[in-house]
Amino acid sequence: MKKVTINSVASHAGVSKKTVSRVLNNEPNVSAATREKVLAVFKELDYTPNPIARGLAQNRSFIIGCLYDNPSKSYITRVQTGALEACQENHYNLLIHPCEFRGEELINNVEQLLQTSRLDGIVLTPPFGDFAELVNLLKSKNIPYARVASAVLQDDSISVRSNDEQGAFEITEHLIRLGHKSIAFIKGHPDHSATQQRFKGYRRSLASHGIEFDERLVEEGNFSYHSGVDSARSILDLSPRPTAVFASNDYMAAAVLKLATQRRLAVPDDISIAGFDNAPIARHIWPGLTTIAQPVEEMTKQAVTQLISHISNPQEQPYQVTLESRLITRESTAQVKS
Amino acid sequence: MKKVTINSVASHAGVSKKTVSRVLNNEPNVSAATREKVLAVFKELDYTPNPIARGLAQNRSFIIGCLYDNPSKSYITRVQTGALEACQENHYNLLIHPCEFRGEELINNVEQLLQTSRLDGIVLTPPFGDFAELVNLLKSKNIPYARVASAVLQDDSISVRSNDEQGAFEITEHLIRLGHKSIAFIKGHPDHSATQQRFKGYRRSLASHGIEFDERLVEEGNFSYHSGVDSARSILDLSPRPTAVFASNDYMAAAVLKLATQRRLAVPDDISIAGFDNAPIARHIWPGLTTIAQPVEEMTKQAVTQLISHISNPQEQPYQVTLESRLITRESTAQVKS
DNA sequence: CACCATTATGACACCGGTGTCATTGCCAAA
DNA sequence: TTTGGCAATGACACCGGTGTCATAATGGTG
Repeated sequence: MKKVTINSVASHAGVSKKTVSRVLNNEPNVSAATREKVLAVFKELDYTPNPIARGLAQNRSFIIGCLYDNPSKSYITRVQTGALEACQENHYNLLIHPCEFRGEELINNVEQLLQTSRLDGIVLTPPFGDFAELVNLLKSKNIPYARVASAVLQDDSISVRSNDEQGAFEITEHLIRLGHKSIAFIKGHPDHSATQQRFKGYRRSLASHGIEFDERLVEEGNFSYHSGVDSARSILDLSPRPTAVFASNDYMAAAVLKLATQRRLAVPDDISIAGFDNAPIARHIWPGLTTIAQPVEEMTKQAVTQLISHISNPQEQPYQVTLESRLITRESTAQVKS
Repeated sequence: MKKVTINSVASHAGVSKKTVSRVLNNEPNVSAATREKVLAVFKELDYTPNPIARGLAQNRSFIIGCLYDNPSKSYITRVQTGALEACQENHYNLLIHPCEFRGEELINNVEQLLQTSRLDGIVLTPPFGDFAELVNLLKSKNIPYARVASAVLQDDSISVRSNDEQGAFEITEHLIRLGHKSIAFIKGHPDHSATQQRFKGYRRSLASHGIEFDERLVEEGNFSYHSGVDSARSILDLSPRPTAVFASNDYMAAAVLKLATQRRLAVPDDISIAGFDNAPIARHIWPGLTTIAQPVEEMTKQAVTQLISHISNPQEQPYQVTLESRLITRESTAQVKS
């Protein structure tokens, strides 16, 4: 049960450790015969290179950090799932770092993280991809990073997003097609760029149908269920009551649904409700929520894959991607009652 | 912007690198004056030891792995939160490893993980803490591990759990106190030891009130929402219909609630529903679910803390802990209609 | 066959820490 | 004064890889 190192492989194969290293890394200038021999010894001894030693020599950790601060647990696990897939395919590990700080504290916290963990790169998930201070810190420290679901920047950073504006537009269109003209809107957390995007999509749809925008129908939420309850209260108290509510995510939409039901309003007969994200809760409640599905796992996976390939090949040009989202209609929206 | 290493600190302070290392690790046999001087240089140069180099020298990675396979996203994030807290306090990192394999494949997958990641220890979250094969693998490879929310074993492994049997007993008692005598039960995933525990608690409560156990009232679920839908269908089709349903977790309970509502049954007036875990969904739906709250974060945190201290001090005797759970009554359970 | 270019290989230092052991300095006891 | 014991310190090897450079082997060309 002795430890198998590059040295034992080298002496077993009768070559120098450097040659073994060459085989390990698929470097050129190794004869086919030697390569075969070394590969055979790998199998025989069941050798796996020690990532720590490798990391020390190359000043790398083979670890990607994932920064997040999101009230939605399901969103977090989806992000993690995508990031993990990319990491595993590339023999990287994923370090998760929830972080609720803002401003100076955030910067200190991340600096600390970088110092103690020697991450090779960082994935910034919403809202961190939109924090200029943070992005500048990473730039100045020369830490590769990728931004997920954040606003487009005119630079050469890695960024994968989906079209929130378009998604919000489509779901509002859906409501308008059902005859709704008085559609309340609950905004998300102001730190998230998606919040502005979704709001814009909502307004664009209204405008394209000549429906006048009414500020009284708009509530400020923050993506949490709790904020949805507060917003729902204000909206349901309005008179006349809007015939539909579009909440910027499913948790807030679920809160509207719960409050409406508590008040003995029938959904969707008395009021239609739409959400955003297609979180599990959207189909776990009755009626199921009409919502917009986004490829969160896929976005994150692509971002991390690109990040890792950028780490290995820094000269390679990064590119920015926008993926499509999709309208999912369930029972929570219906034709407005005439 | 040069890199600060132990060597630069040593030359700055005019001592050997070994002495710096002694100060770093709080080793004895350093004079107070020297210690002061070195600590001052730490501050001056803003030095942080390189964990990778340290890891190589000590054959450690300072990484704890967290193995999970759970349909409940909220459970996963709670586990992660607790594990992360413990890791951060001890300057460890957390590697997450979702893993849906069973049997041989599971073993191979974990062996692979161990070889490539050089984890210092592993947290086994449900159901993995109950997989004897896996536990034996870790034992034989001498990898420290901690089991969370798994069955009690008569050995010296680290284990933190809560009393599922008692929790299930209490919630059943609650239903019986409300006058229910026909209480359906939905079991969890057979791989999880909690499944048996919760079932036992249910039966103990029935027995203590002289209510005869009726097998037709028991459905096999697997903790997923989807399995809850199937079980709910069978239960609601029973005639006479039970007056209450106790599902082994909140997702399945939510499924019962959704189906009941779809069928125009009033909850809790026509049928009471209880869950387990106090997942977010329990309070996000209407009516809110009566359930049992478990200290998942705290369990995991204690397990990881003990694991890390065991890694540093292997001779220290591990201990097993059982934490208390708590009944939370919400609107989904009520007095049975006479 | 001599010469040079190219490929294949190995010796050795290095990454940034820790472990082992020898050495120095100091003080108390003999 | 000598001796022994212990605290304080440093020299040096080592962890398991990779990078640099020198050297050996090979092959193509005139």
